[in-house]
Amino acid sequence: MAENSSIEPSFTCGLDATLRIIAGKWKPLIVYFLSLSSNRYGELRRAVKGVSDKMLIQQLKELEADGIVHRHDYKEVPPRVDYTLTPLGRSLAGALAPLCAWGSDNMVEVGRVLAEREQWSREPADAQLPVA
Amino acid sequence: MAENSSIEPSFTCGLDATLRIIAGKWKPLIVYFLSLSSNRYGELRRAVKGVSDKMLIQQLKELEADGIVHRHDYKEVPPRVDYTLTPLGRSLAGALAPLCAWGSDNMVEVGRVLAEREQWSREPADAQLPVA
DNA sequence: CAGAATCCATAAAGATACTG
DNA sequence: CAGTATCTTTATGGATTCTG
Repeated sequence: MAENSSIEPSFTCGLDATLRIIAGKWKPLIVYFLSLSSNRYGELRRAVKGVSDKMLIQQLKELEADGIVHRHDYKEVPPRVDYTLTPLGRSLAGALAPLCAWGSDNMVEVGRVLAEREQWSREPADAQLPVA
Repeated sequence: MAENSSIEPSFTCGLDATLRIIAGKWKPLIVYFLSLSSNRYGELRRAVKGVSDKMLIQQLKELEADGIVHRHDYKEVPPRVDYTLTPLGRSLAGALAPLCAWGSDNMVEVGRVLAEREQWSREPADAQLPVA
């Protein structure tokens, strides 16, 4: 493999570039919730259901480094920090909106296929057929 | 935790539902390329740069099970199989389009931040500061 | 409140070799 | 051509404990 001397990632397409920024389980959700309202850390954590401190902080830091979110520390005690989208982040949130709408429009169908997935992942894979 | 008796996944929002379908490194790209043209397996593999057979097949199967893509096997020899989007898949591809556009519009900026990321991930993390 | 640090289990992804 | 199968590595995520 020698070394990858291509400094620029050279994306195959726009979508490829976008995915480098928001791929992952939490980032799209974080950006989306921040587009609804700037949020203090704790609120954001409650909004993004199921996320842990570790993941939320980690993803927020990456988004901050990537110029998507801005972190403001009020340096008060008890601590108060809030996160807002940068202009770049807001434009990204806009691009995310159709995905939200798609999910809403097709939620029933999505729910169905996911339920089926969980079924056969719950099956022992050798479900002994009942005597025939 | 007892057992999770909630059969329906109960999404927190539309975006959450969407992500259950296309989360991952490859699925958005697969759906996108299939929206440009239906593709034979080999062509798709070349289009989605860097994907392995294992991943491509795996993701295609899931997308098929989720009603996003349709697989047509011509049962010829040598084998010929092509993949197309279902109507649901086409609507999803439409929702993905703004993300493509965002990536294209901001490709330079995205390239910059990614290059920076790779820099400090290349650094030994204990770059001995030069004697002060 | 807003994190940081550590440990651990699992899932996603990659490499390689093989097949009808 | 269009996959399978197996193995290894890496990334993701969760639980817990700790701190200013």
